[in-house]
Parts: sequence; structure tokens; C-alpha cells
Amino acid sequence: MSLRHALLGLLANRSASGYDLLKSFETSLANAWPATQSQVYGELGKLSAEGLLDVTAEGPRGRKEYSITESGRAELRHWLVEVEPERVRRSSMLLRVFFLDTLAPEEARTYLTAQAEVAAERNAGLRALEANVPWDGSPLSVYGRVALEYGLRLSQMQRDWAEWAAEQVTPPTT
Amino acid sequence: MSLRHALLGLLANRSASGYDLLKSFETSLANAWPATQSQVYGELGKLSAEGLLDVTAEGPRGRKEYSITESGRAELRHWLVEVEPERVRRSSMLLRVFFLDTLAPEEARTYLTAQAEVAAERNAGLRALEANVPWDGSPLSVYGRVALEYGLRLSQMQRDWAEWAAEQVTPPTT
DNA sequence: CAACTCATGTAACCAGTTACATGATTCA
DNA sequence: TGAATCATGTAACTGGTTACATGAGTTG
Repeated sequence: MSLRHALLGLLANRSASGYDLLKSFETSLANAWPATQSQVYGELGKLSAEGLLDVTAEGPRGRKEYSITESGRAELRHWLVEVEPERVRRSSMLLRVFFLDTLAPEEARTYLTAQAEVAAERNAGLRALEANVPWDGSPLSVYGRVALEYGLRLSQMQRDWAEWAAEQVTPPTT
Repeated sequence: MSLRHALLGLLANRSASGYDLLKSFETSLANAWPATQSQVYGELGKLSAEGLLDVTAEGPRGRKEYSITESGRAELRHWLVEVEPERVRRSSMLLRVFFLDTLAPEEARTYLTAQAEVAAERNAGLRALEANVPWDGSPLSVYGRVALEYGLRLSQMQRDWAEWAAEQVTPPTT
């Protein structure tokens, strides 16, 4: 049930169309909660049917502008302060680790160093993003920075772990 | 498509029944790829229909013992060495961060310190697990340790990040 | 013999992905 | 006027969760 709260959260800042929201999912939210077009339009319909959103304007090309209602704000707040976030549980990258014993040690090591490389690239990508965003002191920018920092620390940790793990597999011949 | 590979991976080490496999998903794989009973039985049926598994014994209470076939091993290997792991993308914990600006700073800080606490508890839980497992040098134990280390580093990083983030929100009055 | 564990299976539902389908407006 | 962008919607499918249903064998 997080998609609806993502929509409510975006619309809490400013009213927008499905098309506008979609772009937020492809950019800022891409690393926290991506969503597809069909999902967004479908959920907007349900949210307005339930009175959490209103259509407050209609523009060219059938554009509908959605605005959050009071009960929408209440639902968002409830989700933020009362509902415990579910932990992320699934990682096919980590699942593979359990089965590396079915490969030759050299192959297992190749897998782990490749993962280190993926994490390093992701870290570099986020650093580039960090450099391109204007970090004024606005509230949105503060929390955006906090979220980005999570990605930076995560990718760094993954890189360090994968390099360490690769060493565990074929220890340097002593 | 990772569930089937998790099953193949478990059966690559030893033949087992659906019931046996289910227990692996509740214990060792719980933190990498959990699965439910209905999912496991369903997938075992599909895998044997496709010839990746065979039923090699039947026991009391309708127990069926599944064994991996050669094409099952080939598929597992393919998945391990050729298929790029998909990155984990969804975190409702992180999604909430984007919308903390709709709360009072004090409430946002409460959220972040609570997340630090959750991560600390999880780290402690994994440490306890680490102490209770016999870490002989067996291949399974080596890779199990590597996976556990991932959890330890992740929870530590999450704790550090959440504490740092909480400080960003209401900086100590200077 | 009662309670517990072992053991499998199915049905309904929910969230998310991919693909199909359509058309208006803007801009070079 | 042709291409790009804006804009919405639906259908089919996949993976995962919850709940229902049944029954055999084991242990105290």
C-alpha cells in the first residue's frame, strides 16, 4: 500500500497531473519507490473515488489536475507516524551468495568482484547526481539530501562488503 | 524468477521435500528471499513438470522427495553466472523520508531515531545469530557467513545513517 | 486418544509489469 | 506537416500473500 502514499506525499507539496507525477517516479522517487504509468493512473482513480484526492482542474489533452484533500492529508500523516515501515527482505544478489558453493571458487570470486564494481558505479552515479542538484536549505532539499546520503552509504557499504567477500573466497596464498 | 532458483540452489546441496525446503525459507533464506508454503509447493510442481527436478522418493503422509536434474543444475548455473542480479529498488522506509517535510521537525526526528533503533535491534539480533552458528570451514558455512556479514554491515550502516539524519533535521542549537 | 508435527494442495486476492490503444497539442 | 511530447486509459499476465481444506503419522 505504499504507492498510494507516495502519490499523497507528492501531492501534499503541490497539485499535479498523473503525467507530472509519473515524472517524479522516474526521477526523485526512482530509488525509493518506482511506479509505472498504468499503476499511477489506476491508483489516482481509486484515491479520488475514496475522497483522498480531488480533481481540481482539467486542462488540454484531457489533463486532470489532482489535489490532496483533508482526508488525504490525514491518511498520509497516519502512514508517516503510525505505520511501521516494512523491512526490505528480498535481494537476488544476496540470494545468489548462498549458492556460490555450487561454483568453482574462482567463479564465485568473479561474481563478488563484479558486484563490487556494480556498487562502485552506482556510488559514482549518485555522486554525480549530488553535484548537479542545488542544495539550498529548502525542506524538500534537506530531505532529498538525506535520502541521497542513504544511497551513497548503501552503495559504499555494498562495495566494501563485496570486496571483503571476494577475499574470503580465495584467500591470498600465504 | 528468483524463487525457482532458490529452490534449485537448495536442492543442489541435498534432495528434500517441499516441507523441508519451506523450513529453509523460514530460517537461512528468510533475510534474502522468503517464500510461503503455497508458493513453494506450486513452484516445485512447475519445476518438475519442466524437468528441472525429479521426484526421487515418496514417503509417509504423501511426502515427495525432490532431486535436482542435470538441466536443473544447468539452469542454476546459468542464473548464477550469466544473469545480472536486479537491484533492490523499493523501500517504504526511504520513501517516507521524502515526505518528512509534511511533518513538524520534531516528528521527523522521532521517525528517524526510531529507524535507528530498529536497525540497532536488527544488528543485535544478527550478532546473536552469528554467535550461535558453528562456523566450521565448510563451504556452506563460508558463504552463510558472507551473507550474514552483509546483514551486519547493512544494519550498522542504517543505524549510523538514521542517527546522522536525525541530527540534520533539528541541528543542536548552537 | 489427544495434541502436535508432518505434509500437501487449492482458491481468492493484491501489487506490479508489459503491452496495447488512442488521441490532442506543440514546435521546428 | 511531421515528429516529439503530453496525456490518459485498459487488458493480460506474473509473482506473491492469505486463507481455506484435508489428512497421515508421531509422541506423551
